[in-house]
Amino acid sequence: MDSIGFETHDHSSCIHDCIAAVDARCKAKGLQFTPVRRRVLEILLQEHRALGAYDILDRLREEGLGSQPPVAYRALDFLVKNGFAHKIERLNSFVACTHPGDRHAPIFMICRICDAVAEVHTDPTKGQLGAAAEEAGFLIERTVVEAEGICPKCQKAQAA
Amino acid sequence: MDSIGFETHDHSSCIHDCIAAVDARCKAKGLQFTPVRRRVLEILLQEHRALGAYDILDRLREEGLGSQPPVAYRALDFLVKNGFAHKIERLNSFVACTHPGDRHAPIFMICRICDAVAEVHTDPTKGQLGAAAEEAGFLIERTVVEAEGICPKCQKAQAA
DNA sequence: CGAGTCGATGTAATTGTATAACATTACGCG
DNA sequence: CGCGTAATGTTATACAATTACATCGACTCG
Repeated sequence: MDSIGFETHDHSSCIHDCIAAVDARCKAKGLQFTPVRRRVLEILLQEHRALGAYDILDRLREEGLGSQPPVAYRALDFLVKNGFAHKIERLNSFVACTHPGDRHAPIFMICRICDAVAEVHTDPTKGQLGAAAEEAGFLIERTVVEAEGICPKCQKAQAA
Repeated sequence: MDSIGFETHDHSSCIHDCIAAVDARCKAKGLQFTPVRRRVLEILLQEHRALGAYDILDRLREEGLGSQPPVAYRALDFLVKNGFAHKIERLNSFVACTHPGDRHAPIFMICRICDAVAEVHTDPTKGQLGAAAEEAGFLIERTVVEAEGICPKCQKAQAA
C-alpha cells in the first residue's frame, strides 16, 4: 500500500512534476496533451481537491479556453480514461491522480469539511470486494471505493 | 460475509417478505410507512436493479401518486436514511436493500449489461479501506464501495 | 374546543450535472 | 491535393437534485 494522504507538500514542484510526467506518458503513448487538457490537469493539481466539471469550466471560460460544458467534459474524459485524473462519484467531481502511473484501482478518502481528497492504491482483486466477486462469479471491470469522513487536520481543528 | 448475489429467486414472495419486514420495522421505530414510500419500495423490489429517481417518478405519475421530483426524492431519502434502500453513486440511481436489517455498510456489484445489482455485507473497518484510513488518521463516516462489471448470467450469454 | 406544532404532501421554479448532435478546424499521410 | 482521423466549437437538451412555499392531517397542550 502506498499513500500520499493528507500531509501538506510543495505544490509548485508537485504540479510541475506531475505535468511533466503526464507529458512524457502522452508522448510515449501517442496521446495528444493539448492546451485545454493540460490546463484542466493543472487546475486539478493546483486545487488538490475535488472540483466539479462546472467549476473547471468557469476557469476555462475566464481564460478563454472554452465556454461550453462539452469542453470541460471532454478534457476530463481524456484525463480519466488515461488515468491522469479520477472521478469522485460521491461528489460528482474530479481530482488529479496523485500516482501518475499505469492502470490502477484507486481508493479515496474524502474529507467532508475541507474537501481534501487522499488517494491510496490497492489490489482490487484482493480484499473483500475481490472475494465477494469471486464467490458470486462476477467479473470486475472497474471499482469505485470512496470513504467519506474527516481528515486528520479537520479532526484537530474540531477538537480545539 | 453474506451474499444474495445474482441467482434468480421468487420475486413475489421476496417482495412480500421485504415489505412485511420493513412494515414491522417502521412500526417498531415509530416511522410512517406511507403509501408513496411503500409503493416506491415495491417498485425497487420488483425491478431488483438500479432505478433512477425519474424512472420511479414516471411510475408514480402513472399511478397518480405524485408527479413532481420532490415526491420521489423524499420517498427515496426516507428509504435510504432508514436503510431500506441504497443509492448507487456510480449510476445516480437506487436499489432496494436486500438485507433489511440494522445499520450496515453494503458493497455492490453492478452488471453493466443487465443493470442487476448484488449487495454484499462486510465490515468496513476491516479490509484495505479500514487499514488505509487508520494509517492516514482518517475518520470514516460513510463508505461507497461499488464494482462494475459483468454478472454470471451475462457472461454466459456473451460466451454463447 | 381552539391554537400550535410537527411530519408528510403538493407544486412551481430553479440549479446542477452530463450528453447528443452536428459543424468546423487541424494535422498526418498516401 | 484529397482523404481520414482526432480535436474543438456550439446549440440544445436530457437527466439529477434541491429550494421554497403552500397545504393537510394528526396529535398535544392549555
